[in-house]
Amino acid sequence: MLQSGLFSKISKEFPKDEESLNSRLLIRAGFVKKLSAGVYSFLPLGLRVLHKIVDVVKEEMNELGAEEMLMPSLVPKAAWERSNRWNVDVAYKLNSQFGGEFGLGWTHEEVVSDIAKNFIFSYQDLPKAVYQIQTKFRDEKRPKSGLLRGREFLMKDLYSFHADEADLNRYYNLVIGAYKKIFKRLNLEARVTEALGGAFTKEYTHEFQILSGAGEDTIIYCAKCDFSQNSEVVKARAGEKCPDCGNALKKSRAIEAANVFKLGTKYSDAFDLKFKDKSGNSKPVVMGSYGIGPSRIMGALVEIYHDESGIIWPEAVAPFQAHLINLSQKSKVKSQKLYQKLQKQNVEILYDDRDISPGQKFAESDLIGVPLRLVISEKTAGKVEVKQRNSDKIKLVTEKEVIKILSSGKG
RNA sequence: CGGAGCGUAGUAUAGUGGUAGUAUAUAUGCUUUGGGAGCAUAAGGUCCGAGUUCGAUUCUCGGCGCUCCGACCA
Repeated sequence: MLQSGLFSKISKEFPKDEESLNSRLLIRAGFVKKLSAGVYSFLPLGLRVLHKIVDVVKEEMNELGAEEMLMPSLVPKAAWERSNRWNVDVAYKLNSQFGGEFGLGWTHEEVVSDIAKNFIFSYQDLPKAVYQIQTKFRDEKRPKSGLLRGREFLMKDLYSFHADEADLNRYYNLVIGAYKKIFKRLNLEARVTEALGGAFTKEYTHEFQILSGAGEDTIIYCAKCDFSQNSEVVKARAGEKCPDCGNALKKSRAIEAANVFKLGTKYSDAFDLKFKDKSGNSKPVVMGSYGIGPSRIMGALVEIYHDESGIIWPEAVAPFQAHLINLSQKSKVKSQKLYQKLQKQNVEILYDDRDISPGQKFAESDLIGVPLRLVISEKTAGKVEVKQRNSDKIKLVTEKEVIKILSSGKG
């Protein structure tokens, strides 16, 4: 991508009335644009990152054996009423001018249960799992913290169907494993945290919490083992001994990036979703639902990976693998050639071909936060300067070596 | 939903009851090229409505919007 062709531009000023770090950096660097409180456009640069996150999520869902599908955002009132969730605070309600009321989907247990009725009849049809990547709408009383709490946001929601609790438990643990892999790939340390189910279930659930002062949740956790509990559960307190290993428990703010719920038969009862077991008895399907928020994760990544001069994207989600910067007119042809060679190797590269001062190029490059920077100028004498975004070490290497580094680094 | 603050060019900011200023971004020209370059010229603005006033961007009221704290919530 030629930087001169980028749709967005970098602003020299931070946006006013934005205090959250992720929105300040993402808006200023041209990744997103706020339309309204909690409502964001993902600009080309930002969409690249969002897609990278989504791709990781999809790969792990597919690995689980779940199938991708897509459900509507426009959900008729009747569906919500069957589960008594029409009058929920977060529901956006709208009327058709020709009759009929709808709620914008903020979760899809209702829709998926209704669909499943058409395909699940027998124990032989179980288990099944489907997921979607979809825009969700929640009428938040107070959207805040940039991408961390929006009224419209992207979510991956997975729904599973089982013959009994035991099979649900088995799958629940598989999903936790898949989520762990996702966060590992995204370079995020997420703690599996015991929590309450809110509007979804009365049982305890698990949340994936990323330690960060920008988060809204407070968790009590153990630094030595995996123990972690949302403070809303109030079983453990900071300073007390960890029930699992005896170490002193700690308290921290955290960003809830994903959650898993054992729904049991709440929705299958409401929608009369049943199957025949081996003896011919009719039983309600046992369900689970599992969410993960790619747009929120994008915000969380910025909260965690940044410095005073900008964002530092982990390689797995960076909008580009490398940022090629040409510093002088005389080296422009050389830069252009390297850019073309790298493109032929399918390296995702952002090439700053603009005729502006070196200082501005460096400053903007730092802000965008691509992992690897390549600099060509008269001073590099035919070679290329290579520098990691998060390091000050500069290496001078040949073009061939650059191509080798970038081609081998791809997955 | 309770509380607080704020709305002035694309962005960020001054200021004023009487022709609205600066920076930056933009356009043009010249110069310049290793950490947000220089000079010149140009174009561009008071959130909406009502009230007070000879006159409101400024004061008053209402609306809309944004941010922050709290409650709530992925």
